[in-house]
Amino acid sequence: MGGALPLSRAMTEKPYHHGDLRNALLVAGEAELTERGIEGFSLRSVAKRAGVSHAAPAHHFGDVRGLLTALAAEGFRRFQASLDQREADITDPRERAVTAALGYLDFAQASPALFRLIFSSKRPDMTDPDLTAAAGVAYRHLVWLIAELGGTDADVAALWAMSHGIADLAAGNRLRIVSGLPEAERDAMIRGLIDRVLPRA
Amino acid sequence: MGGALPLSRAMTEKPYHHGDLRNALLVAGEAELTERGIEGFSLRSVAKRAGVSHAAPAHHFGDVRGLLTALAAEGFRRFQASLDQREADITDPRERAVTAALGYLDFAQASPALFRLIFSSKRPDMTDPDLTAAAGVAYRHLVWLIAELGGTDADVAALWAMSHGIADLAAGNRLRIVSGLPEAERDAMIRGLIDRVLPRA
DNA sequence: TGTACATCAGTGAACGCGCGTTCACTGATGTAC
DNA sequence: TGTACATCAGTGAACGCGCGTTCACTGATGTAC
Repeated sequence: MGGALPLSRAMTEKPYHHGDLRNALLVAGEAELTERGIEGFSLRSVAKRAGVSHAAPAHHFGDVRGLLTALAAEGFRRFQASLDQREADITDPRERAVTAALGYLDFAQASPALFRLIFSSKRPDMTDPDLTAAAGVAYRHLVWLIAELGGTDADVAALWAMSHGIADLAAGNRLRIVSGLPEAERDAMIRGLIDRVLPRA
Repeated sequence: MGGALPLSRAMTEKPYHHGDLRNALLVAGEAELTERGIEGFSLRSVAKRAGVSHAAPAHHFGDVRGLLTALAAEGFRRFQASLDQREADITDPRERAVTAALGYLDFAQASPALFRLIFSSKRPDMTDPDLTAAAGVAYRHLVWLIAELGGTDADVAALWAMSHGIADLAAGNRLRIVSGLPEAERDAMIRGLIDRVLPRA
């Protein structure tokens, strides 16, 4: 083979304009959350992860709170997607509710930092329209699951509290009964727990 | 009345030695957690709250992690005390278990930051003997409650997850069904939820 | 198609701040004799 | 009871660091004509 061809500028140097920096910052922000937690989250570190100057994020998110708010909104959408994925193709209402709890747990285990950001942190701006909309979708889905079962407000609370308790304890690695089991057994265990709280058939 | 008597040094100036700084720092640390959250917690700020130079805490706790670890151990003891207070004088095992959940919720609502420190934060040193001992007491109490009912491991998980889910959602002010109700109705609501997860009588 | 110009999305230096930790010190207390 | 001395529990200055934000700038892109 001949010698290496001179590579074009586009292939060797990064362009002045990123092209998709907003998304790149969200990806970097999630990695930051995972590695350093909400407590250690810093805008400068996220910018470094994305390979961009530390002042660049301001053009897309304003300030650090804006970025955390956008991450939380994205977190809620991913949370809902995790439930949807589990529920796909399931038509029986009771089975749907049980399965939603498994999706809840999946999300908490796969993205514990994002889970904490959306459910426990005060740093995102909870009045942000995009964030409240994303959270609203998730909450209404939960209500709908119970409505399909002919349940009450108390049933909504029961399903939510049990699902959330399992997921939050798992996110903190506190439930040996969940984190120490192979997936099939884990799922069976969760099914049993959720079954206790659903309205009687 | 005559003129003011000259006050003794002990009454006007604070002594060089505090006398009970360790406890004072724990109290100040809790106030710091409450006001600024785990995310904003700083050793210098705690020292200022306690009216002491910022280097003083090192003599008692080593570093900031040491202080957070001591706060978490104290948090577990207070958590257990909250359960004990509710359970006092109750002898029926089923009623004890239900009541423990109310104590769990009391603690989460009264001290949400401490609640998050002990159940969700990675900052305390979870291998610290004093901390693991305090956490162990709480966990064994939970197991004992269920054992009294003749329950299984799954029953322990069910009671814990439900109690924890209610408490964590309440700590984040996410459960309208809990935070918006007068205490008596709130308690009745929680009783109903816990009753669903306990082993059948 | 070409050109002028406005707008957008980056850069990097600079700011002031609060942080954790270290250090030499000093005042107070406790103890051995 | 008195004295010497060790130990303990504070102080305050100093360190280096990473942070969020602002700012004047510049390179790239989009648009009007």
